Amino acid sequence: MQMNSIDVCESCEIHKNLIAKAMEEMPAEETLYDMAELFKVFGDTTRIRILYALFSSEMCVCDIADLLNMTQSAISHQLKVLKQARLVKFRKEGKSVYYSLDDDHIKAILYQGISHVSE
Amino acid sequence: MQMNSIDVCESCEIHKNLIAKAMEEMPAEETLYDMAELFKVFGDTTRIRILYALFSSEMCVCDIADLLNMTQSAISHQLKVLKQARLVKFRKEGKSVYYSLDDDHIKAILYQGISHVSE
DNA sequence: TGAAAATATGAATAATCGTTCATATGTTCA
DNA sequence: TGAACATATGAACGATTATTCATATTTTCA
Repeated sequence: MQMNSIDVCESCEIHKNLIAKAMEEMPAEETLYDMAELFKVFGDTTRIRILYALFSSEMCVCDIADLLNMTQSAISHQLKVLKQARLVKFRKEGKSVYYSLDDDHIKAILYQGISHVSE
Repeated sequence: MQMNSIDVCESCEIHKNLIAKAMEEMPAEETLYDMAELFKVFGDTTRIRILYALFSSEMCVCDIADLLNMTQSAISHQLKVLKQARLVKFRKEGKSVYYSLDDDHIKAILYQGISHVSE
């Protein structure tokens, strides 16, 4: 049988009220999109490592590049992603740009992640 | 100047102790990988919607497909991803397979996400 | 047993993503 | 001003990924 989104199985007929209830609690499309975008940012080891690097203190771009043993360009690209997601903020001082975590919220999300994987 | 991971800028020389401290607190490579894999799973609207669908109660595959207005195949593929990440569990009953959230940990992670995006 | 139902899966395709390379921008200092 | 430093950025490439389509698997029931 070719199951698609128009035809509905017998179980679905039975569970229609259940589906209706779940539909009500579903967040708005925009919220879902924003959430996915946020988690996508956490879904890369380089970006997670950058965030961990900034746990203890702010760092300039080349500090991070040195710490993670990666090119300045790669780090700069990822910092842009983190900046757009409002996960890091920055201040300029002379030639350097110092990045830091935007708020403690980020730590909370990372801790949730680490506690899930370490079981 | 061509900045790479071997040459180090002057700031890095100055901040060497800072880098050393950050290096100590960096989680193990495997942990970082697992965390990225976990967040990657949350980084897709379809999967987030599936998880929300399962908030209120367990559902069979065609319930979810109907609710999200997507093909059974697409949902099945994503359920596999969620299963591998241990975010959902399932029980078989007759022809149907009922999926549910694996633990309340998942809700906590989603709530963190939703509270970050809604500011 | 055989057909229909519910789900799973493999291959293919289009889209997205992370890094690299080259280069541009902005700042300091002699 | 000009050279060196620190960072940012655009294009390109390979790798990964979500969905679709076709089909396989498993279960029920007549």
